[in-house]
Amino acid sequence: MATIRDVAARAGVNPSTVSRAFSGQAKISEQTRRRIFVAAEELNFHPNAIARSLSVRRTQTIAIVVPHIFPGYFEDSFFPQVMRGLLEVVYQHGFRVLVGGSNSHEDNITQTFQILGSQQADGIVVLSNRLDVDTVGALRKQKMPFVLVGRPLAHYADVSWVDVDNERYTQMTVAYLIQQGHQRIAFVGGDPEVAVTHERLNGYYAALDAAGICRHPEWIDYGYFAEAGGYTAVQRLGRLGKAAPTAYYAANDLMAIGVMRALRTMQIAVPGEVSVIGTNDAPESLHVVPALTTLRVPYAEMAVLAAEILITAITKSERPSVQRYLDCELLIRDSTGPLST
Amino acid sequence: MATIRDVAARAGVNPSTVSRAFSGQAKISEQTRRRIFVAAEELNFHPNAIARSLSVRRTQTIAIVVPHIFPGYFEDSFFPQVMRGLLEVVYQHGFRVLVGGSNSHEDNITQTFQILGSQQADGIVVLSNRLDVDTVGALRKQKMPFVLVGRPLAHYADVSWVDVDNERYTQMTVAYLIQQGHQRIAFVGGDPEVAVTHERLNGYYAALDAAGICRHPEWIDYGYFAEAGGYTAVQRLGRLGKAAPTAYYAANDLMAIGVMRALRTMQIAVPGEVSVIGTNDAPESLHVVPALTTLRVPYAEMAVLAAEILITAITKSERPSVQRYLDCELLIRDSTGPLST
DNA sequence: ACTATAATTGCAAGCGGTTGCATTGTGCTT
DNA sequence: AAGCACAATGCAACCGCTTGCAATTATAGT
Repeated sequence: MATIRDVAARAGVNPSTVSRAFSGQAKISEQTRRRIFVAAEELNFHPNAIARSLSVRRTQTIAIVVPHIFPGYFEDSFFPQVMRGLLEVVYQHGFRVLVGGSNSHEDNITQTFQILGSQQADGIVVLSNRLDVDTVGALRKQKMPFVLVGRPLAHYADVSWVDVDNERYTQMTVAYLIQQGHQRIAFVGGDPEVAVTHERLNGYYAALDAAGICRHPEWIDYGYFAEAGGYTAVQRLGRLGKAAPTAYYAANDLMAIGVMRALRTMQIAVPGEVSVIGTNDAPESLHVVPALTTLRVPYAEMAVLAAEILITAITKSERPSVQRYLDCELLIRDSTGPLST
Repeated sequence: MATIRDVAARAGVNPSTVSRAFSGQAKISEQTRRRIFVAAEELNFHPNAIARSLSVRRTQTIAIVVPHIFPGYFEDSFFPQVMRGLLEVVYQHGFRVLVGGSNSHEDNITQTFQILGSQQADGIVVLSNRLDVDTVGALRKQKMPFVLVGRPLAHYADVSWVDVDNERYTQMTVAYLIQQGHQRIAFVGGDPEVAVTHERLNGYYAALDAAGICRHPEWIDYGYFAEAGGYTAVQRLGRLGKAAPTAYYAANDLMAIGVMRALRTMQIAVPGEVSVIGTNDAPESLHVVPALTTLRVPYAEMAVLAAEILITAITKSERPSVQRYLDCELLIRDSTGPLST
């Protein structure tokens, strides 16, 4: 592995000159530049990014740690969408993304801090929305820029996040169902330990309350974001007979698809007898029959924004905190309809 | 940012001792170890991974560069599956994954070599199966271990790859269709520039030839792995009237789903009138109605193997070349059936 | 108590670039 | 021809951690 000194020796110049030639910034006479480049070429020299990082204290890398906190995590469209947004931005700025894997919430936090502490990245996007107060507090103490995808529960004026207003949009979604005449509406949430689940549940309640519909604990179920979770929710709720829900709101499309599958096996027509709404606008939501009405959450855009915030903070080394809600969109397709009488 | 020297000063020892204390390898008296750790704690010291990497010439990172060579790349299950496999292995060995993004085949190669040359990773998994001979040749010259996901066209005894025998399994899949009585079978390929597309086409031809069915150029179409590609293929082929295919083989599930959507709009029953087979066993293949018969390609397992090969090469610094075909599985579900007479 | 040997710890030279400052070289001005 | 500004290089000290080897204990053997 040729170093900058080897090249310098061969080109008969000082290492610093080689460094300057490669940085492209400094002014180097055309002649020596050429000499250096041929020497580099002959030696098959490539600047060592690690050494450079150590010297300039910049890695041109942003990190993300991915929790496989539930099986099927990679079946969902969340991760690929976030990755897509990140890569898109990162690519344009000559950055890379460093991905850490983990299996549990704890490992997730551990890895996050390991990356933070060890300076392997210039910034980090933090996914886990289960982060408790202390973690965010700890994150703030480090000087490494970070942005949360999913806002923290407590309010911090100085932490950046991007999110959607889950409560508001869930309320809107459920209100749509109510407007279609539905009264008995099931809520199939994800993991109850996750912040977003609470926010959605609150939105759901808000919609019921606004319409003067009594909350009914039996209508609440948690499918942990898995297709099977949606399926079993229907199995349980279907037994309620004439008290069974006539509409289902599911916190992701996978569960909504599970709901539809269960209804199909029970010979219940969608949307004829029961309406179903999912969340996220996963690719399959469009391919399923009937096409799933879904609340589109712009995860890729959130990731884009997160990456942009981070890269701005890094390159301009200014650190304005950005807290931003993006808009969701209710995509009304074929799995919902008016209550049949 | 506290350094090892700060800790050393505070603990009253030499920096090298601190280094040893943190490495865990060397023998340090319990007493000084404790002193060092409290000092480190007080200073909120975390070893700098970059500096360590520079010194030990190891980054504990494997790289992958993701081409967005076609729109919808992130809609397909290929990328998330590969990522899942990678993260799983990588996590267990304390490695991370460095992801580069790119937009074109050229950028992809550029980034790959940039990462290779700049020593930002200890190994790299190379996805693009369009890599031509020269590129693989160039890869071999570097000393950085790499493994291809998807075997190269030319034979190299010393390059590692993992793949499935696309030709053989496509032949098997098409043979299944023939066995069901189909004769007019359409082939909806991905990007014709991609190696795997040729392999599959060959398998398709092999199956026809073996059954003595004439090859028919009109039956061949390329959908570039997009749902819409499958849809338009049917639009074109459906016009053939009684010469229209009675079965479709699509090179991924997205296109197969597009095929089914087109057939649905044309009121053609699946599998009653026409059979459809996809490839990959994407999550949605199971959720679509009728459930898609598909050739499962074990991408996650391929990635696992690739990561393992890489990490072994890195940690044992032995570099046996592993070339391995994994098995596919034809999952017969509800989108295929016997030819209706 | 006094070596011989083993266990700890210190020293210093890296790992491969970067960069502020000093030095040399070139072209102009007067 | 001397003086000066400015462009192009060279010098050397980092960035923060590792590690072979030397020096300094601590432990053991007699």
